[in-house]
Amino acid sequence: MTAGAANADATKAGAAEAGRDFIRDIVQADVDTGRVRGVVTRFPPEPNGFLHLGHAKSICLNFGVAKEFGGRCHLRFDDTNPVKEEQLFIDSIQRDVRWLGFDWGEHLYHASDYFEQLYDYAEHLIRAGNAYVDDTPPEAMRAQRGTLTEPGQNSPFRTRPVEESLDLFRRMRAGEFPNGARVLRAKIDMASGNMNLRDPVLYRILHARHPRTGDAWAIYPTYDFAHGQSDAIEHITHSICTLEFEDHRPLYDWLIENLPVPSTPHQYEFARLNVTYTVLSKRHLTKLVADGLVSGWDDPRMPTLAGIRRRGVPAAALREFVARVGVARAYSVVDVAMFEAAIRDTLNPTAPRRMAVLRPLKLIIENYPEGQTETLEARNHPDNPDAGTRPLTFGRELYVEQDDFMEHPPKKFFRLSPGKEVRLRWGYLVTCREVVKDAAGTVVALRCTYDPESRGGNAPDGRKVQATLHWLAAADAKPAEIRLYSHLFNRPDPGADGDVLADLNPDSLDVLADALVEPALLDAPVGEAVQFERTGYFAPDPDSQPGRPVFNRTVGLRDTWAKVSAKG
RNA sequence: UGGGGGAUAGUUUAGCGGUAAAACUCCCGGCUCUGACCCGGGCAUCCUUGGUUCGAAUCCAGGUCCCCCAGCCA
Repeated sequence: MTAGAANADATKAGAAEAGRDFIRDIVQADVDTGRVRGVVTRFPPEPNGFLHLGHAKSICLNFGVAKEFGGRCHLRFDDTNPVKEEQLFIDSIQRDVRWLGFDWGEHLYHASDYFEQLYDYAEHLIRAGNAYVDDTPPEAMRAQRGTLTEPGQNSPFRTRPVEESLDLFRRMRAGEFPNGARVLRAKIDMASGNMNLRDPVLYRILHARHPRTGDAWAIYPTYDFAHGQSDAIEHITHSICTLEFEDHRPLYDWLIENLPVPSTPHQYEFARLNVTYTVLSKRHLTKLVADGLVSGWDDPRMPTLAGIRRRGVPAAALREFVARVGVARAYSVVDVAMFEAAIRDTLNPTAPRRMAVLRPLKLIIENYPEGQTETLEARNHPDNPDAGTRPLTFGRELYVEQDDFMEHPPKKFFRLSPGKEVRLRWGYLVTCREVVKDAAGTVVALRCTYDPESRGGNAPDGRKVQATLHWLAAADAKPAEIRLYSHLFNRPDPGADGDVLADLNPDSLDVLADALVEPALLDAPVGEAVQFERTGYFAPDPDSQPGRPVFNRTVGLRDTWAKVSAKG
């Protein structure tokens, strides 16, 4: 029985319907056959970095499936490695999951909540002869493990008596040995073709302070030992993870079978998300932050949820993107254009329209009375009258976009050029009469005339113009800083040649310090995107100061002219 | 014959024996007070070879290519 409405707020018809991929097919079958009573999933991040686009896919999948099947999804921190994990990340992860639109209710857990239970399970394994304490040093252990094509060798400690292992394991816990001195290993099969079954390490000695358990422990369970058992303790029915854990599944199942756990969860794997011009590995993202190559985890160019949010992308757009991408088992790299399309499609129906001039060019209307201004009315949304209107000041001195003027225009250039008439949106038709240049020959202003009969934007004689330009009256244009972003990397597959940082795009940030915006934009709420007509979607940045707003370009509008002009 | 997994338009997916569908991208055109939105149209040797079948992307057999695994990371 599916609810099938998890992404009901997806904005575009034709979007992938929630509920049809191989994971959901499995869950459906398990529900139909009664293998499970209720559906319980979990999102299990390790708190060693910020959540990113890839996690969004996992979050939407895990929380989405749970919701659709009337079950629940736990948020569980996989905090088994205190040397890498921090409270900062624990906090940011919760904020980001909530922002994405999901709620774990009372079900917030940590693998560290189960340390005592996991320890008992470990002793159980030892007593059953299924695990042993190994004193082999790391390098020697690596040599004994064999290679992909050659079997490994049994450790000399593999036959250690149960009582001795038990005693040693207890003393490991008591902190009697230094880091790396011994480990607890499962006794499975050193000749297995699956490396994960060659007596995997279950516990290692780590004299490290844990964000939650402090100094209570000197030993910590590995991912393999903690994850499945945590799933079992929480009665997770479907433990969904990415493809690289596929060959851990036999170990996952082995542990579940050999331990007196309260339930038998199953693991399913799907292909992780990859996006062109983007890097989604914690290692690389951490490096970008640590080396100061971006302003922080929430730099709007970062693929982190914090960065995406700051850039102005609504959570609904992210959910829509994930839904469009789908879930499968084949390795894939999604075109970042698909993400941008989802953002536009989400924002277009609702984002209020405003005008902003990114690179101002003065325009003087010669036949407009000096010192006079008037108020015009502009619609806030072209397709939605309910969005209302706002007043716009018109006057003799205006600003238009530098890109909207060419002294020697190519054939298909519809905008302003000497002698050409265009419309100023919601204003008047104006004709360029004269180009004013400075000593260096740079165009500094345009002298134009306007048609007083065209108030509102149309001439009584019905004549047409090819272009409508956005503009601002000098009298009330407000200064603003506008930050334009492009891909952080300059090739679709950063790092393909080995060095990710070498592929950083040096021009990913373009700060326009002298932009102008409508007065109505001065009190725009941070993070809420508006459309600057003809240029894109923008959102106020937290760096904004009173009287000095800062806007981030969330995503540009589709720009057909740019393609035409590029072709020459 | 180390183990595990995957191949459907440029990209991501659907298709589950009945004659390839959608979204994104790209190209052509229409509409337009945003060159936006919107609306038409175009873009597939279903990895390959053979087999089963009236009929195969779907089933079978062989081959090819790609991805993951040798942390006391997750």
